[in-house]
Amino acid sequence: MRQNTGMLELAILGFLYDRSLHGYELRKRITALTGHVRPVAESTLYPAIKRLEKAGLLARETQPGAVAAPRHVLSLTDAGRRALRRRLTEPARADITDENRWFTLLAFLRHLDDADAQAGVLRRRLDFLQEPASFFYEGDRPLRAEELDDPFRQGILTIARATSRAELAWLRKTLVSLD
Amino acid sequence: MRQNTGMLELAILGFLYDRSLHGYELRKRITALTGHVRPVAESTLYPAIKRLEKAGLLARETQPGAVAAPRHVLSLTDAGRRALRRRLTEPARADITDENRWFTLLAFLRHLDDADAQAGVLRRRLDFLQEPASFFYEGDRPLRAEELDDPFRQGILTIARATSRAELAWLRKTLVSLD
DNA sequence: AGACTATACATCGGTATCGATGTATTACGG
DNA sequence: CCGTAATACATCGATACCGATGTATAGTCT
Repeated sequence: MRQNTGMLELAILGFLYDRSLHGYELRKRITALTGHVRPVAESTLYPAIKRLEKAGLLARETQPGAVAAPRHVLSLTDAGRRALRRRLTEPARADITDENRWFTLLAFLRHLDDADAQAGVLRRRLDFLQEPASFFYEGDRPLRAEELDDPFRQGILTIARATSRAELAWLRKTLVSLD
Repeated sequence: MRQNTGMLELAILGFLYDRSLHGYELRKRITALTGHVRPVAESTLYPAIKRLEKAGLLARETQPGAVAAPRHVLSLTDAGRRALRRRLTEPARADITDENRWFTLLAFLRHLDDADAQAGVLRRRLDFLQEPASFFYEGDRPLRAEELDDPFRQGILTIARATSRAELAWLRKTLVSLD
């Protein structure tokens, strides 16, 4: 599957899991969720809706437009609900490693009603964050911020470490409370 | 331009700015830099190289392979060097807002020898981080972690805030030292 | 009255990316 | 001596995404 695939589809499925929405409303919610970081073009949303509809994951019902053009109210089918739960339970590697995708996944993780499954997902992220990885290496050895003389590269490591720390603390706390 | 465009191209230009490299070596460096978050497929790298070559930004010189197949040693042309400096000086909006792209940009920002230009870029990121934005809203009002009852969504805000704090501190410190 | 914004969808061409697959060579462990 | 891994490139079909553009209607501001 294409790398970005799913970030948008995941958001669509996630929002519709709660309640039916028409495309325009969906777009506003997606923009609120991820738009400040990665805006979603309109010309990307509607084809994505069609894809999901064609795959049988969602159904549309046309309503007279409350304000303007007629609305297509979208709702998840049973297959769509299953698909979301599956994507949340067994996320792709990139959903775990890429912060943008991870946040999108987290935003809908509550839709898994199984606390064990939720904990499993958090544990995968925990494992990933604990892998010894850097952005810069000397041979195979990951370098620390202090070992670099480039202030901007130091910044990358400094910021990444702060994020990592905060997230590890949150993950551990949340894993405990999921017990 | 396509949203992701440039993250890869930026990395290619950035690495070659230092020294000439053949594709395979380039790939290893890019993988080290961003691979743990977002792996780059081989089938993406070579076409990207061709694009840049076609655009006159880099030149290739074939050498007998040291170990295996013949190498194509890539080096930036003058136009390529100008292109990188331009991309660093006037980054696209998405280079500022998307952490993945921002980190890639930061990794090569030292190639701007003008401290003012570097500071200008950091200031754009600073402005972005200071915009009042959340992932969740009540009407137009951004919600804080404490106002949510979903622990996973709380996590998103908690982590994002920690990152933001760390980065703001680093940005301010670095801006001072660039004076 | 006219301009503009928000609502609400849609199509289309261009392209960056992906996964699969292919082609060679060298080095190394069993 | 044989399989596997690493080196080093390349092509190709599928597709997700983008920007531009189009089509309506309703409300608001001037």
